[in-house]
Amino acid sequence: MAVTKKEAEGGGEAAEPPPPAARRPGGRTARVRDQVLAAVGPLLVEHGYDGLSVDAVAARSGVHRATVYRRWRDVGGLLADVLDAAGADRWTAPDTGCLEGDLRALNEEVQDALSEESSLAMALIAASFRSAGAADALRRFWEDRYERCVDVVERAVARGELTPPVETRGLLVAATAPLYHHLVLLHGAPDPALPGEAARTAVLAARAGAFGTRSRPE
Amino acid sequence: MAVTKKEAEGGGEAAEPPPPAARRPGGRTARVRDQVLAAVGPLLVEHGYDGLSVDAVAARSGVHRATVYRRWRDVGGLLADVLDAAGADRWTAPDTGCLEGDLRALNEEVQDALSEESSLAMALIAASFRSAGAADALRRFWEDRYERCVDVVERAVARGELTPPVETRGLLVAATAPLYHHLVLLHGAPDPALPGEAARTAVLAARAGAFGTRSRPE
DNA sequence: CTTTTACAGCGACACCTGTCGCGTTAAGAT
DNA sequence: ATCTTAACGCGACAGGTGTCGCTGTAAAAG
Repeated sequence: MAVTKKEAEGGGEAAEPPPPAARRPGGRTARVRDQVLAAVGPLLVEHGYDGLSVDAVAARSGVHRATVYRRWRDVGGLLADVLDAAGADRWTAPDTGCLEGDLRALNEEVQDALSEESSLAMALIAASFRSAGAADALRRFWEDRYERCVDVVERAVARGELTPPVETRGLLVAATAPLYHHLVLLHGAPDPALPGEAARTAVLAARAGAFGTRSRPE
Repeated sequence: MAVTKKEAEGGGEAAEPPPPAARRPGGRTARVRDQVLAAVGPLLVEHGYDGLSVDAVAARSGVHRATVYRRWRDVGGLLADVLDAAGADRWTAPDTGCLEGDLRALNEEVQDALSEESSLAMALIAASFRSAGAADALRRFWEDRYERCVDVVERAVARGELTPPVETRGLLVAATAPLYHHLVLLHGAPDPALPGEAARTAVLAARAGAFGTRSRPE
């Protein structure tokens, strides 16, 4: 039981050392997982996050309700597993040739992802308030993205746009946070100008010496 | 019915022009509202947002379930009305003597409000994903706060810390957004240094010419 | 090819959500 | 003081949520 819970929270399929040789991830179990995860996406786009119930997922996937509850615990757990399954992609940060361009492109991606009807990202954020599994998945996802975005800052340093040391995480948060604030917290409509403005602001702050850099006199 | 819905979304007690002379906000109706709203707070701190059900509120207040559903529609509507009832306070922005200090003080207030156990603010944000009433109340609340914070920027301009024109809203968002990003979206633990860092970053960006100001050479 | 047992199927359950129609009460207007 | 009707009380309802104990099946170990 505790094992089942752990598996659901992890959401994945690999790395289970606790029982010496117990888990059984092959054949039917894997097939069930595929069926269930395949049902989540379509249901999300058809009925939105509020229409996404464990019952509906179970019915569409042909898997029993109790099985879904046992393995995924709640809707948040389902979304988390979908994210993990799809998040193992090879996304890389944009490379436009200058720091501000990279950050703006990043912000435009964020705005697109959050603005689309029945967005997986938005659903996960909503679920993260009620589901520990979704909250964890979200945290992992963002941590992963920040990790991959160090390139953006390193390239800027290499070009001489910034002088080290740069607190990468702080810069990235400053650049993207206004978007989340507008789209997620204020539930505002997407604003085409916002990605550029937020990127510009973050670059100005960075060049003025925020994030641990020394100001680079012109 | 449409009237009931409107009333619930507005959440308040005044200004109903549609029916010439119909509404009936006195006596019993007002008493019911008081009883219900008085039950929300304690239930929120005792059981948290997830434990806050319409049924529980109805039971504690001694008002019938159906009445609560009719007037407030859902938990989000209840929280929205609590906010409206309490939000008519005379909050004013902090005045510490310098822009960065004001913004830091503002951020510390935000961090405190969002960090407390069973925070009303956090509950409202969570509810805003499932309840139009909560989303509206949240938007109105923030709009009101931004309105009251223009003083901070005006004082900074008067002191010569900034040169007009200043896009006030953009500056305030830049200063506070990283906090929301950390506390609300990443569900992170409160970080005592973050309010100051975010304030400092926003001030640096402002003085570097973001938000429509011209850079003020030293 | 057997045995073990992890995992799925199944139905029951207690509870919360949200809506409905009907009868009752009491604001507010005459 | 009386009438009208907005708003509440009441119980029923059709869902969804999450858990439980049991039985059945098929991975994985021998």
